[in-house]
Amino acid sequence: MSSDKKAPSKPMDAVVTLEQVAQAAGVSPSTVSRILNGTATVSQAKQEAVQSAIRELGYHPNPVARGLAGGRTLSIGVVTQVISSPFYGEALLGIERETERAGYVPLFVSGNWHEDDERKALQTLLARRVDGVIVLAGRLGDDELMRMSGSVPMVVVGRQLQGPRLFSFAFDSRTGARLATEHLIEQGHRRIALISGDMNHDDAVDRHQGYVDALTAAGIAVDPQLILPGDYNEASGMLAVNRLIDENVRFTAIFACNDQMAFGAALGLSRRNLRVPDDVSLVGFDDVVMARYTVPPLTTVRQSVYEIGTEAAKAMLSMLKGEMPRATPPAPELLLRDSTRRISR
Amino acid sequence: MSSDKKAPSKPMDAVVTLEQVAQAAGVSPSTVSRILNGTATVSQAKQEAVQSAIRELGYHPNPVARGLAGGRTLSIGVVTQVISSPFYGEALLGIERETERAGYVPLFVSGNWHEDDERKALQTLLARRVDGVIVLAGRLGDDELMRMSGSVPMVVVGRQLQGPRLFSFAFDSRTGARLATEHLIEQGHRRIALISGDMNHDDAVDRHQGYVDALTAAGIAVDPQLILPGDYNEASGMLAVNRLIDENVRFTAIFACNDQMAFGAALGLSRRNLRVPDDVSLVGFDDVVMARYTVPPLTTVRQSVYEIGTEAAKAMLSMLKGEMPRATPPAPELLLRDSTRRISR
DNA sequence: TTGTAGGCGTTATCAA
DNA sequence: TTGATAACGCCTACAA
Repeated sequence: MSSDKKAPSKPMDAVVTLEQVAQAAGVSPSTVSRILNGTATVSQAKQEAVQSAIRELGYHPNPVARGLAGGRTLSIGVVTQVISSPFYGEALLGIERETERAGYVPLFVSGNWHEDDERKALQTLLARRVDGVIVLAGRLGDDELMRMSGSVPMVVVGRQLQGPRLFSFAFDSRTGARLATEHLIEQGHRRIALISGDMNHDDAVDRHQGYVDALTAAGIAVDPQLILPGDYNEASGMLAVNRLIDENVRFTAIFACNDQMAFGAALGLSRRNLRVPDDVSLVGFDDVVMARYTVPPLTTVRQSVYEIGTEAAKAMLSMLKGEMPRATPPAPELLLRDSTRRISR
Repeated sequence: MSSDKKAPSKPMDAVVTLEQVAQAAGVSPSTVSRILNGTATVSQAKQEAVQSAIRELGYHPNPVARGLAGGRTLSIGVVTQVISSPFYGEALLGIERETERAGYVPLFVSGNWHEDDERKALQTLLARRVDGVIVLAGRLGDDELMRMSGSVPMVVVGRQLQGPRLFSFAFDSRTGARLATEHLIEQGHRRIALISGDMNHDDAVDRHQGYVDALTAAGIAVDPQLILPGDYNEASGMLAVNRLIDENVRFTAIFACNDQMAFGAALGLSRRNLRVPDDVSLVGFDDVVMARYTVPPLTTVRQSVYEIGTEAAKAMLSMLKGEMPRATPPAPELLLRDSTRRISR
């Protein structure tokens, strides 16, 4: 194994307390605490004595005790929907990376797209005395969130809310959707189907609106027949395609409001012997990792969910420092890959 | 916009404490505690008085204080690799669901495929005084894990370890890989390429072995040229295919040691104008959600990562109850979809 | 600059 | 069955 010279006591897990450190260094516990937290200036000599005592004893402060005494748990609650989704997974990764750098630990709890679960999630987080809460989308009412922000600082992603201890920001979904639709229009498409997201979410509404914006600007009438409901999952994308074909709706392109539905749509098309992009052009939204690896790779709107995660975490961290949070959500960007092509008719 | 520098966050809502409940109910704090934990029998009258006080005051026990006093934090640490991977995501979901039912909260920390990070992850978990730790694969040495299990109960997934407070179980990767390879052989394939996983992991070694098992049993020589290194990510699957083709290695089928590499391989093949399954048959491993939605849907070995997660959680929960843990990892199962076909030459 | 003492919300140990 | 009374490990006035 590793070779240590002086074998500085490898206390694998002897639970060393602050008090023991104090004794070893010949100072009082408060002095150790002060050094640990930089709460006050301490003489150079004691500084060193304590530091070396800490090192030799392998002392690690106990966050639980800290939480009790100081009121801070150094943990941040995160209400997500499904921890396993490619979309939320990226966001959580961003949050984890960012919070870790500041010594915080994120607590992930899933809302399962269900209002009650979300409420429960929020409550377990509050019970755990997290220092702050980040809410990713979700179905909880705005007013309810506002109210909860009275008891804990909050960052809400994907909404527009204001409050003294509540900060929110949203990705510009509307512009993103407009870009996607415009691209299809530029390629000559006129019959562009929309597979929309779960309309309980603001972003789904925004994406729908962006689609309408683009069509309207191009002087193309919005045909309700071309607008299919979806729920952001793969299966709904496939279903939408089936319905489109079964009902004999004419279309040459599809804009799916997220990548997962686009994947489902691609499979649905293939099952009906329609090729992407030769027969139908397809655009997604989000740019999850898999979008680069489908056959053909998917043209999509990059949302940098990872970055959204880091932005949310940064905002929370600055709230916790008592600063005004700010966030610069990444600008939407269309990534041209191989799932679209100029119409040839 | 910088503003008030020092406005430290403080929950401003009335936090109800156990003591307040005691007062309201006209009993001592200990009695309330006993009722809460069922530590001892309490008279019916006081039972009710306390219960109603709890309800009326909206009291929720403080897990932080509980952790300090009782030594239990009702939290379980989970060392994963990347929280955002489709694979680990499923496992975490299973763990979350299962632990939640028992009132525990999982703490997810990523190891990032890096031994040092993993060690650090484990340490933050220990510092947080989690009641137990679940380790998903990882690179930490067996001995190190054994040692740590001295200070906290552990469940290790994907290894074979034994210890008084250490329980481990592994999915039968070898059989799974054998099934996949046998299937290709039955379809008439003889030149079957293997894209292996990160050989630092036991399961990668096992899958390699299962491949060899099947070939050997069928009297087919193992050709080193057909064995390509991979790292379980999409890109390495694509790279492997490129290399195979660039080096003019003849092959009619590919067994990728996980789905993600299979996806990469599929894209690589398509870029070289080879069709799946017409020109090349392809099999993956894991059955991540996306495997059902690729074009064509991927034949793969189902591993039910979700179930592995729940099994791990159950094992941990029973350890915490002082019982002997047991786990029945799901049996490997080949899922036939559309990415393979009988060779026609 | 440093130490003392009290408290954070619960659980656990004693008596009663 | 109950209720004081210590811990638990740390932070923070308040003193010195």
